[in-house]
Amino acid sequence: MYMAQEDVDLALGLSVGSGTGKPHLLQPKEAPPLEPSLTLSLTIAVKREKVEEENKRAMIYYSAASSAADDDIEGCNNSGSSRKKLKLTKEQSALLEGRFKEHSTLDTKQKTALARQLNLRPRQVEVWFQNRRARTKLKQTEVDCELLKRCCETLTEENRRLHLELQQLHHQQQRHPTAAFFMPAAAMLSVCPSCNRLAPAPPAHAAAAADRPASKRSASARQLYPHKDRHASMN
DNA sequence: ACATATGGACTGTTTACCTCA
DNA sequence: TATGAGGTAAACAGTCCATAT
Repeated sequence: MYMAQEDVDLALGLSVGSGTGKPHLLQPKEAPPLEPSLTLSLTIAVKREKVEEENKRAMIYYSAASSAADDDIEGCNNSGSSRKKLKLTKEQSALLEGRFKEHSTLDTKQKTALARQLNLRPRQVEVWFQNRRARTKLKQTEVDCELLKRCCETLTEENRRLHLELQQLHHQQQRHPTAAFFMPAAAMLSVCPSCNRLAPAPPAHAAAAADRPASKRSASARQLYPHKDRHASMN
């Protein structure tokens, strides 16, 4: 662990004694659960505040104990010694979240300043940001996955519908081979692959114009294929 | 009491950058 | 000047595990 003593002092605003014994660990107490009853809620809110205040103090002791423990096991893996775990207060979490919203990474100066502001070690701030990035990414992957799943379902359904429509057309053509048929409604529409919106099939001149750069396109062609240039650049 | 979820902390790997021979 | 080796720091992926629910 690269944690220096000044980091501890920085975090605590005091010096940790250099004795061999670890400081007494003040474990945070569990806050009472919120009651649905309105009459009780105020009392409980007050209790919760008290408990949080206690937790805050416990955290400071905890920090010191943790740092001392870190020093003890420096250079060793932590097998055998139980891993200490910090519980961030609401204020600390809120500040970290706020900073993360602004920027998901921190440079060394920002990290140190934020750690000082939070009464945490820079390493703890660093780890928090690492975990936050990892978990944000995971959440985003889940969202993307769900989106793709729904997109796939929609396309499958659309495919099934078009197959059915095609079948019906074949049947009609077999029954009346010489008759001329109108194009099905779906064939008269085109889908913009970027915004996924249906647009009426453009007249031939507009479609040709859509292949020209945006600056040389007519207003109608631009309206029909608003994302044409983006598509080209993506390919 | 137990199962599960959450999130702080860790290890190992990759990548970018710098220095130096 | 260009280049490869070695060192360093930061980010990331994967995991552990204490704690909360």
